[in-house]
Amino acid sequence: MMNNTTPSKNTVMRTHTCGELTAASSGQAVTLTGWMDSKRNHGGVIFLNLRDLYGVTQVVARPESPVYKIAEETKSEYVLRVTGKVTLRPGTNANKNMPTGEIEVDSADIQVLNASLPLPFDLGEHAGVSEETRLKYRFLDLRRPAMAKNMVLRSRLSQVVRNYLYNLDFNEIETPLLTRSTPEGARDFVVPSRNNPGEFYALPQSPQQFKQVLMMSGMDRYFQLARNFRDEELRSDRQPEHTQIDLEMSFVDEQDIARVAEGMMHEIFAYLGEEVSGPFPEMEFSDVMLKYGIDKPDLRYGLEIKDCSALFKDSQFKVFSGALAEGGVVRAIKGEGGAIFSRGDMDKLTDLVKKYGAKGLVWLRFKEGKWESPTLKFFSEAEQAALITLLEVKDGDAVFIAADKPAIAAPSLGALRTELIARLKPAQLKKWAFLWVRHFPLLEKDAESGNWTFTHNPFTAPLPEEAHKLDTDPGNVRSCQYDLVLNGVELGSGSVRNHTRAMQEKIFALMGYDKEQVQSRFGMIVNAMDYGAPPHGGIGMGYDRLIGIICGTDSIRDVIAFPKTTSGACLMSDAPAKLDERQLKELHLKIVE
RNA sequence: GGGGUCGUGGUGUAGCUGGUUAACACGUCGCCCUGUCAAGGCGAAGAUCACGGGUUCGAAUCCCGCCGACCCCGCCA
Repeated sequence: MMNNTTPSKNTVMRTHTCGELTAASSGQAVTLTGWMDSKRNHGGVIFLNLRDLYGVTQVVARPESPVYKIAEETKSEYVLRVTGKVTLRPGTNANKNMPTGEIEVDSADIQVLNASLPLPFDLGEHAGVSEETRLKYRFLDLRRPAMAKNMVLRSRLSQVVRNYLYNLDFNEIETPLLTRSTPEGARDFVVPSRNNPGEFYALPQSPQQFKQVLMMSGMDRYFQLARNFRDEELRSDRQPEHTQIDLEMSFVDEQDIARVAEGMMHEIFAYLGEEVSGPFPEMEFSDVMLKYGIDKPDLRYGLEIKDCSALFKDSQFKVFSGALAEGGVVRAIKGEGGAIFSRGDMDKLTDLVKKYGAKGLVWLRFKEGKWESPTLKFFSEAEQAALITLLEVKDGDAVFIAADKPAIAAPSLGALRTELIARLKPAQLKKWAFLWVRHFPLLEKDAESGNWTFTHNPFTAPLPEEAHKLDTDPGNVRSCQYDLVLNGVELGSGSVRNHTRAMQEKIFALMGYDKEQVQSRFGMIVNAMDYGAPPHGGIGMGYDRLIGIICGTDSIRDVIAFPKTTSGACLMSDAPAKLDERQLKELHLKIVE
């Protein structure tokens, strides 16, 4: 069998994979390897489904054959090597649901390459298994075809991304994983330095500073499928380490970068057989917040939030007049078909907005041409009619109104909009809704310190035409910051960066850093700006989230081979774990309980 | 840091207004079965009800604590 001169999926151990034999292979002698997926023993003929990464092929063992006894003894997940002849399934026995369903392998030899204990859980697609069990036995979870498919697709798409960027003259350059801690922003994972007692490296939250320095090094175009680390609380879309398609370009503006990102999405979706092309729609951050109450709206659906402050300016309703008197707003959203919501449903929706700080939620149902609501008595005839016009209310709809400060009304209604979409399941306007959200505020007041702080990243440049306001009105300076949103998920975030030391120091100064602090924390990048730093910008896109959307999962754990639990543990390897005394001593560490 | 859901044979669930044999499905084991493909039939084994306290004559069930998984708020440049 030592006949392989060219590497291929076929090896000395197998001639084919379990996914490739068809009627055309009929009559061929083949050897397959794989796992015993399922067995149907009829007391005479035995059918085995042999599975590998590529598919499933039915193997037949007949009572008169010497392999019969071995076939009888094989159990789930035994590793087998089967030699036999490809035959067409007789009569009406072809299985149209299987790619290999027209044929079977009539086995002449079956070797058991390894046995398996009974499984801790069923690998079949119909089996329900808890997340905890799956993560503990991740090596088995990954054998399930749905998970295996996610892993393979993820790998293929990274190849698509690489090819696309190489063709645009991007260079893949690795930036360090052992870097220095920066106290602002997310918490760092730190690594003690044995050679430097009391000193620590930090794992990077992103390659941000290094990739900018690469531009200053004249590398022109950089990319990396970079691993980022953040020691923060986890969610279904957040892991302590995640992968980002990170890129940076010299001599570009916002639109240049957007075109590169759009082209990448085009390539990725073309691989999936989907048509997606740029330029994607763009919206101002402030408009997005007003219309959707969230900076990553799911534009597969309409459901816009409408401002009703003017409509209710003379309202007798204290909830409205009170909010308006305090500089607040009154905003409404229509739930098409929402009149089916019971009082209990309305209570649940009210609880939802309360999580975002809202004091309550006013709701009205519109049935048979009439409003019904516990607060209807506070609405004048004119207001009732105006509401119908403004929101284009039809029979069977419901309207929800929030009256509060904009900073509370927006996220409350934004969350409500998401919930209304989940509950009312309106028709999708499109399958893939991309959106650029542009011109975020450059700075915002830090809630604790009262200082100005960056909204996204301290290296983002202000819009050139607004930079002069940094001295007089810094809160109203917009930035060259743009987020790419897909189906309500923040896929990526990028900006044109500051490339002069003067501008960078000015922004740091607004954030309360003096020159010494800037030098000690960001010396690397500001020093490089002194020596001919080119204008540059870039974007980082969450690869796990992108693959998650494509694979149709709500949890990025399903597209990461070995993810952590919500508490940051790996149930399979049992990380994190304590160090022993010798290690602690060597690292100059002492654990204080 | 806060809120919520959950934890019952190997797996997934039921039971949980306290009451004596903890139910069901899948899996496992045994027997039967020669064209199945989520094979089928008959039978069997398998559970200190996550853990630790408490209330009670009696706790899977009620109370407190604790551990773990998941979801959300805060947080996440």
